[in-house]
Amino acid sequence: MSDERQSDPDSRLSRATAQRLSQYLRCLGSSGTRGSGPISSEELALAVGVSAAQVRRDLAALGHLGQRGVGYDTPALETAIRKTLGIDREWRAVLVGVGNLARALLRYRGFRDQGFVIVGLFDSDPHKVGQPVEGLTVEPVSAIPTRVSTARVELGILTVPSEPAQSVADALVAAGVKGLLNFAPVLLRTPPAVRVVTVDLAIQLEQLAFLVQLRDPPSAEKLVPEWVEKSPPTR
Amino acid sequence: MSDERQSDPDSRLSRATAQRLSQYLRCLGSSGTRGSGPISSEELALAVGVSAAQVRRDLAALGHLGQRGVGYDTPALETAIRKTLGIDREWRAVLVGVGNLARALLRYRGFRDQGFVIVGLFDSDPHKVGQPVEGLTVEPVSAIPTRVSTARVELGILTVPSEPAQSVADALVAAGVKGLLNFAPVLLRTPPAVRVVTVDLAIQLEQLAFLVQLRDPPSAEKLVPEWVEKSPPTR
DNA sequence: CGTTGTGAACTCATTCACAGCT
DNA sequence: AGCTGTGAATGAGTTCACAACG
Repeated sequence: MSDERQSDPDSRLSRATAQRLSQYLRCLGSSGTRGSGPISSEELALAVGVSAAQVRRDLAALGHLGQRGVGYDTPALETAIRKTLGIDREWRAVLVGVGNLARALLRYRGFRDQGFVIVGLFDSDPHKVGQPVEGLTVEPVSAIPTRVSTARVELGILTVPSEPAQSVADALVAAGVKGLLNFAPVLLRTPPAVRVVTVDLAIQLEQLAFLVQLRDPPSAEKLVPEWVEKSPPTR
Repeated sequence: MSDERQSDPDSRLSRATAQRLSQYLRCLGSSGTRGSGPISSEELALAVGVSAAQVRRDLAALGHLGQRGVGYDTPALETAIRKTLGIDREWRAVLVGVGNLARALLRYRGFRDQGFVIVGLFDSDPHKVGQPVEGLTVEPVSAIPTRVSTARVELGILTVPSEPAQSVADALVAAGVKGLLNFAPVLLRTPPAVRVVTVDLAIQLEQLAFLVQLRDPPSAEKLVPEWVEKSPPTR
């Protein structure tokens, strides 16, 4: 019963794999496909839109938590994924740039549900400083260093325009955050130890346009290649 | 090979490649690294954060638009990327679910700059219907069919909660949109001809946590509090 | 010169197919 | 029976290295 082996869940997971783990987690959480019993790779695959083999490969990397002939125990799987992703604990974050996007993120239930807590709001606009937003009070950017260190903040979320993004990032890094979620369409320069995830919304829309345009050739009827989207093995 | 049809830029671009093309485009647009002359693969690589070989491979797929010993002509490159991505024209979109995220997207300059125009806003909340938002008036979801067809809308943006997401998607698809940008954390079921790009913000944060946690080993709690050696999180 | 374009090698990711367990 | 885990095969994507060219 000593599961010594699983103490090494092989940290070398690709980012794509980690993303899928998040998706599996979402399926487990939502009552959607669940009958509260064990879940099979087939079911998860269908729910997330990947192949069953992919699911098994992904989950096998977390240790032996499936039971042959039965499937994966739902609570155990959830725990294992949480642990692997590092979200089996609370993460404190601050948000810089209090616009509509910031408000949307603050309201977003998915963050708090997964253990992310936003403990500080900052903006350079003096008119916004002091305002209450979703239970927090907007502080000036000059307050970042003390706030980040005293509250032991590890993550910074940037919802500022492109121009100030780099300097805000610098300030957050100097204050000691270990990761940045960046919504500005720029490449942030940070020390290698600081991890950055950038979400560029315009690029996503451009992707969509590209995919649609691929289907409807601009003028001449050009055949659509086979690759298209990673369509689930729709039966 | 001399007389390559530039109208055949080999549509078989991977999605990752298309994303990078968007990024290159951004660099060309912003005055950042430009001296208005030709730009080299090295410069683009540095600005976007990929290798120079990657840039060359990506751009070679669009046709021969580099000049050896010189680099890529900036305006020609911009035109070629735009055409390949299908954003050399206007795209009309509607937005369903008028919350903070929707407001943020409406204000986002990057959309209109790239030729995306939001021509309709819809919400199921009777209190929001009729309200003016960023120059548009919120309409009821029941108005989707007529609006989408009369305005020849091709794209739908979903900023609704998870629960109504599928039914809203169905309505948009029935009305004739060809692509969906989905911000709800669910897998949308659509006919294969309809393209879907999903942006799950919670997953992005989870990715960040994963990356950060990868750097700082989970440190079993039975371990002596000899905490870190790099950056002191404690003051 | 300097820089592109590209075969070839290489690494990473996914699927196949089936042995092995319950 | 059913389903997982995994070696082997396949495929996709990236880097190397250099010939080709202005």
